[in-house]
Amino acid sequence: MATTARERLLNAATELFYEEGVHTVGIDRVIERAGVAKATLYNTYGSKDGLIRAYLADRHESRRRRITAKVEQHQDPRARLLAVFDALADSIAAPNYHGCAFVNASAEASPDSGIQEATAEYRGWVRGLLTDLSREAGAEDPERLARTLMLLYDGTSISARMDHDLTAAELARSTAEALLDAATPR
Amino acid sequence: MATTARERLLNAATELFYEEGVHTVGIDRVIERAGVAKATLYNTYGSKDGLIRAYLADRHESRRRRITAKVEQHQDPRARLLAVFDALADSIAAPNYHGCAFVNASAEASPDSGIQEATAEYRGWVRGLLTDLSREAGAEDPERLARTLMLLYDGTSISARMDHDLTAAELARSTAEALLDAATPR
DNA sequence: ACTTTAACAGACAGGTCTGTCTAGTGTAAG
DNA sequence: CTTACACTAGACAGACCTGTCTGTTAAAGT
Repeated sequence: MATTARERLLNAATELFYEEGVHTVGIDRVIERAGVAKATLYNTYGSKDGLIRAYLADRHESRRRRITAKVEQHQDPRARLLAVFDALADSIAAPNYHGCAFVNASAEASPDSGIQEATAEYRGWVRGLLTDLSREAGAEDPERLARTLMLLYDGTSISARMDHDLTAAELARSTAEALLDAATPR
Repeated sequence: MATTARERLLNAATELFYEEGVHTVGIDRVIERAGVAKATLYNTYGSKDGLIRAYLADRHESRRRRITAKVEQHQDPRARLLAVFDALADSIAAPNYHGCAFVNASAEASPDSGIQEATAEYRGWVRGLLTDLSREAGAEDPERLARTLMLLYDGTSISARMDHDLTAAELARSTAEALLDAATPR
């Protein structure tokens, strides 16, 4: 394997933490899957909390890439805004989708761990993106539209996880379209 | 105290489980707050899982009461539908609001505990209520509108918990109103 | 008066968790 | 060749967890 211990740890943590929860999964499971000694984990990430933060930072980055890639497939401002929901549709269609990693981690974490900051950062980025795209799409009140779309976005991930509703993203997308129409002066 | 050990246990569990999570809080904390011996807990609820299920069942019941009370304050079908979001606004305005108890518990729980069934039951009830109210309000496709409103509903609880956005319920309510208008043939 | 019942306090077993520490192994650079 | 470094394996400490068990107390039913 050409990967470093650091990468293998992060990969193992990503899979296990996302699928079973950051609290449920113990250090031993992570190092076993990564094929790494416990001391290496503590030398590399300092603590379990440090590993969790790295996991969330990595998640943030990969979500950012996925979403912006979808957005940049389009030139039309409306299509660019709606592309965020296309990215969401892809995500929840994955066979091992377990909801939003940040929502889940935040529900499990104690308030003093660095988790809340990581989630705030991620959510701030999503909100900012939706606001920018709403503005470019000509929405009358971009902040308001972005906040509304955020409700749909989060609601979709909840419905997908808890009700196994894979069509939620389409529903959110078409609703977003209608809201965008209503919010765009002509 | 005129309450039974059973009630005190449920009250203590409700506060602690909701505020800190079902996984984080241990049995000892619960019985200490309830002022009850450990054996009593196990005689009464069988296991921690049993107590968690009782907590969620109780939560389901109290949510049901809160929401139906708001709905029944109105006669107008539109107002009845929107009243669900009034109940949500009340909830998230509470100083110790920590999001939807079912979303949180489900994120913490292992898939085989009875938690997933309890959440499915609750969500089924909410969905059914929204469907009925949508139908009575004259929506063209009540199931579809209900599912869309569910996205707003869940999204609101997420925004309230994670972004400390107390205005999310108003936003969801006015969005729901617009969607209802659009979905009602005249 | 006697017995049953429900509750109490708290020790205990057996397991899991995080984090530290010791000791050994391989590898690459000087 | 040797020195430095990164890693491995695994024992260990100390805490916490669920669940069981013993023994005691107090009230209520018969």
